[in-house]
Amino acid sequence: MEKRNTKQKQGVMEVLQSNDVALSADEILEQLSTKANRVTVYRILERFEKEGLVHKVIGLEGKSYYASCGEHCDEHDHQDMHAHFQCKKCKTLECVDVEIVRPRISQHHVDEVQVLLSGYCQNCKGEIG
Amino acid sequence: MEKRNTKQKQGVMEVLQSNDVALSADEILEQLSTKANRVTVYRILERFEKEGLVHKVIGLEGKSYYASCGEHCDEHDHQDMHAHFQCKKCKTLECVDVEIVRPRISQHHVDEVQVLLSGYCQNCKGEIG
DNA sequence: GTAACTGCAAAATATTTGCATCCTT
DNA sequence: AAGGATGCAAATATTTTGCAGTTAC
Repeated sequence: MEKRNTKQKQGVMEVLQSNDVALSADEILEQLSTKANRVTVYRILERFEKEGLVHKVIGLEGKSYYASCGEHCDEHDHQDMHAHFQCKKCKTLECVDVEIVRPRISQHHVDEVQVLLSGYCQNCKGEIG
Repeated sequence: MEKRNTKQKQGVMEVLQSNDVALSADEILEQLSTKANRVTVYRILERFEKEGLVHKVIGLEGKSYYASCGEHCDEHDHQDMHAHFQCKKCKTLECVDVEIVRPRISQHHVDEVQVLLSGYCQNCKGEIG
């Protein structure tokens, strides 16, 4: 299971790191300078997530969005405890720096907490209606 | 835009109300006593959500799950402020009675807060590996 | 050279749309 | 009878799988 460095992987990582919002597979494809196949991008994202390099967030429409992790993540310790905000109009999904409180529930063991805030972003706020 | 009462609508509502977990369109179809078309079920759920009768929650896999609302919701005031827990193995998604704190973020106006907890439920906890 | 990786085609999954027909009011 | 609701077929959207060919190490 050794890991190899390819142009496609580099490209995807560059795109993710040069964006401050989370991106869908489509958006990543569009932004790639060296074109890659859609399937390859999906597979790269899957591996990156497994390695703790990116976070995967599910948007309100059920689509996946990806963002590069901060320094505090690796394969063994995924600290995906930050919240996300998605605009209901333009669908842009971004990380939000808020402290998440892990709720204590008795019924089950909670591994992970995803908080998705939604509303209208600055850009879309004025254009409603 | 008057609203009509049909066997299919009644059926879907009965299924939702007799379950204490949120259900996918598929699960609803399976549980319907009077069979209905898949598309019809999707349309009914869409209308129910618009009327404030059901909540729609997006699971970790990007699928939609539906649960009947409590008394505190109507068409104008959707109070979907409770959290949900989804099991990573069996995918069962249930409502959890925890108080949600609406985080204060400066950048955007937040209308809605979705909290999705995940881990392994009581049933699946023992069966891992 | 070998195994990881890529790309193409096709499949799988979830949901939506168009349209003719049905049935509630 | 009017028009909201249903059902069928087909389309759309997103993601996954199989497999042959390519490439990093």
